[in-house]
Amino acid sequence: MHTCATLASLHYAVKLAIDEMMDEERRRWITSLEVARLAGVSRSAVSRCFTPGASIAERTKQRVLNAADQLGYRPNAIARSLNTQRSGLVGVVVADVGNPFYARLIEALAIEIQERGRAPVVFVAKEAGATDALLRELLSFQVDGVLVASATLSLRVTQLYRSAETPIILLDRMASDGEVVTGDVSADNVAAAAMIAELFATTGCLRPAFVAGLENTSTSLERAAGFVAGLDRHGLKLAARDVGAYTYLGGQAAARRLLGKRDRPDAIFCANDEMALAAVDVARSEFGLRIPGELCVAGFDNTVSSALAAYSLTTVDQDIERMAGEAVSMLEASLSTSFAAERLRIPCRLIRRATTR
Amino acid sequence: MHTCATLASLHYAVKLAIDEMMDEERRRWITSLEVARLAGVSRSAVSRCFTPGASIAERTKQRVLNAADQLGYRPNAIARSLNTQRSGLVGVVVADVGNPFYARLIEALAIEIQERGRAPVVFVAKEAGATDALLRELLSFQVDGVLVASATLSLRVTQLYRSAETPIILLDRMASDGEVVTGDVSADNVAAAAMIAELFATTGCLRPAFVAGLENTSTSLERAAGFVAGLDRHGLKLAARDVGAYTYLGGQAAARRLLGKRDRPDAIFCANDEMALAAVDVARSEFGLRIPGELCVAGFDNTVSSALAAYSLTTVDQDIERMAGEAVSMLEASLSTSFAAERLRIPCRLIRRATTR
DNA sequence: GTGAAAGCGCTAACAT
DNA sequence: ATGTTAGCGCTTTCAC
Repeated sequence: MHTCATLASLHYAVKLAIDEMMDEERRRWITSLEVARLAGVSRSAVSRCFTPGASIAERTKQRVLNAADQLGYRPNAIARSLNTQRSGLVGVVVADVGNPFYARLIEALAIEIQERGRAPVVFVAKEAGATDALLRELLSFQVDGVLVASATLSLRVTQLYRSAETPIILLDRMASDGEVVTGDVSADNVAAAAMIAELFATTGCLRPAFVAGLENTSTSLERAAGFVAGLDRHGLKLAARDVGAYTYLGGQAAARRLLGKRDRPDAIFCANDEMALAAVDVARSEFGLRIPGELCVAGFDNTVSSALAAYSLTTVDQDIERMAGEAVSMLEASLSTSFAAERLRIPCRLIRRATTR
Repeated sequence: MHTCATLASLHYAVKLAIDEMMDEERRRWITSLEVARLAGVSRSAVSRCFTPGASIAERTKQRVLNAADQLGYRPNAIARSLNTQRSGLVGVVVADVGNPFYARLIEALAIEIQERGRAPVVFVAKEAGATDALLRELLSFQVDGVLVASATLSLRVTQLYRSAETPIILLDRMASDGEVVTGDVSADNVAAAAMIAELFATTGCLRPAFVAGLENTSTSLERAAGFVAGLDRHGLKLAARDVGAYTYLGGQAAARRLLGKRDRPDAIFCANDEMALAAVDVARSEFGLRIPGELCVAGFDNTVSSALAAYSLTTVDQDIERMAGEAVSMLEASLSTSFAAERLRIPCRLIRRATTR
């Protein structure tokens, strides 16, 4: 056994010498071994200097850190993760493209992850069905966990993650029954929609309508439910209902149908801002309605566009930063302790502007 | 030496047995060894099945692939990268937060990278100075290359990348002299701004003004230069100039100053849409100007907001997808062949809408 | 075409 | 507190 080690290290030394002689093709990196040599310590000592809780004398630590600095050494995170079984990578999967809300969410999540010393691997699903493949892909990159925003996941892939003991946190979408995920965090859509209902009711609206986003998405369903419940509390009922697929064009079509009715609504709550802006445009230019005089409109998300002077749309602000923070915290928690599944609702803020009374 | 090997493999076998007996703490993964056993081949054979250009018999390949499928095996990308010296990770660093253009750019880059089988690691710099630290961080994650959008890099960090032989591609910002980067791709800002100038000139504008973004950013400088050159070609000169820091508030202040002058401009070209929208708002509500009758306004970026009916802003579209595609292609090219630095300008499209004649 | 053996750069259990 | 040693899961010469 001893001979073995000697032979091995001899072989190793020879290889190193060769490497240093010829200008190698492979990318050259400063390794912990080189730092160790310069500092006159072992590789373990170097390793310990870069491992938070490791026991190392202050004196040697300084010596090693100096050497490392001098050589421009940084530990190779890939090599490290091979035996710690933790890559430091966190997957972020977002399905809904083109929606400004999700663009902001990506940014917020990325910031939150990187601030905790991890690296966000961001995958964007172009079609709804693509999520599964992306999640598999992420798994092979050994992500420590994933944050999935507003996407459909198959049972198969959740099982895959379960057996890999890799947590999945859902964002802006609750876990459906039977779906085994580590947790979910989303806006309190029900309460927020109820605030809109209350605003409509207390400012004299009598025929409120709702424009849904995508049918069967939890966000749209919750906003609908909260709106109806809120109206009910004020003795009102939904006068009309349509669907706009969360897009401007969809919202435009829905608004046309809604406003073209004999008993047209006098207030429209759209499940997001894009559709609400479309409703405002249709109401003004195609029906010549004064807003908020003849029609109140409210949206959801508080996008940049909604704040513009020409619209000044009443809407709901989701506190994306908070949501991102909580989601990443939940992920971290599930990484360390054994962690019971949790669901978090983040309260929203009503942004009352000029499209309501 | 032989004894050694035997001892080692014996030890290994024992360890495996132990692992299988006790429910291990570490995350369990299907390894190539398990697939190899099931398929009755060696680990090398399994490896070759997942390595594109490897020589392997079709018959064994099928057998291995079957076994892999049965066990749900996926090669561990981390382990692979340890000896291929390629992680498959591509860094994306974006400095400008809150700017809708960069949000779209992140998405486009992420899509482009993931479609080529790599994984985008997205870092967002909150402050301008943070870029350096993020780039260092990325390097320790062994990224194969980085795409940097609109950020300042220190010389030190570019040297670091150079010695690590990791390519840096700049996006939407040219490399300044002395800066050693692998390449850059950005919009043809000069030509685009000249198109706006021509539009103004040929529709009877006589006193054109320019609102810069951030001073000293190449995008703003190029747009200014192209605009002035374009005007010059039509015998016009810049009537006024201001700065708006690429933000709505900045654009608002600039517009107020510009329109408050005795000889107010009759056309304003803003270096981005946010400032242009602010200019439209100020012109309409604070100065009661008719657009485009009394004032023409043009922006840059073709953001979602610019297309809204209430603004219908004339602007320039940057073809973000194309830029992202070219940038990633350039990165791939520099990864394979020895590659000479390159700079690419992507042509823009004029989007003529209702804020110009 | 296939297997054996030697690492990629690092960490961690163990011994000192 | 530090060094020695044995891998993490994979790829890759090198024999056969």
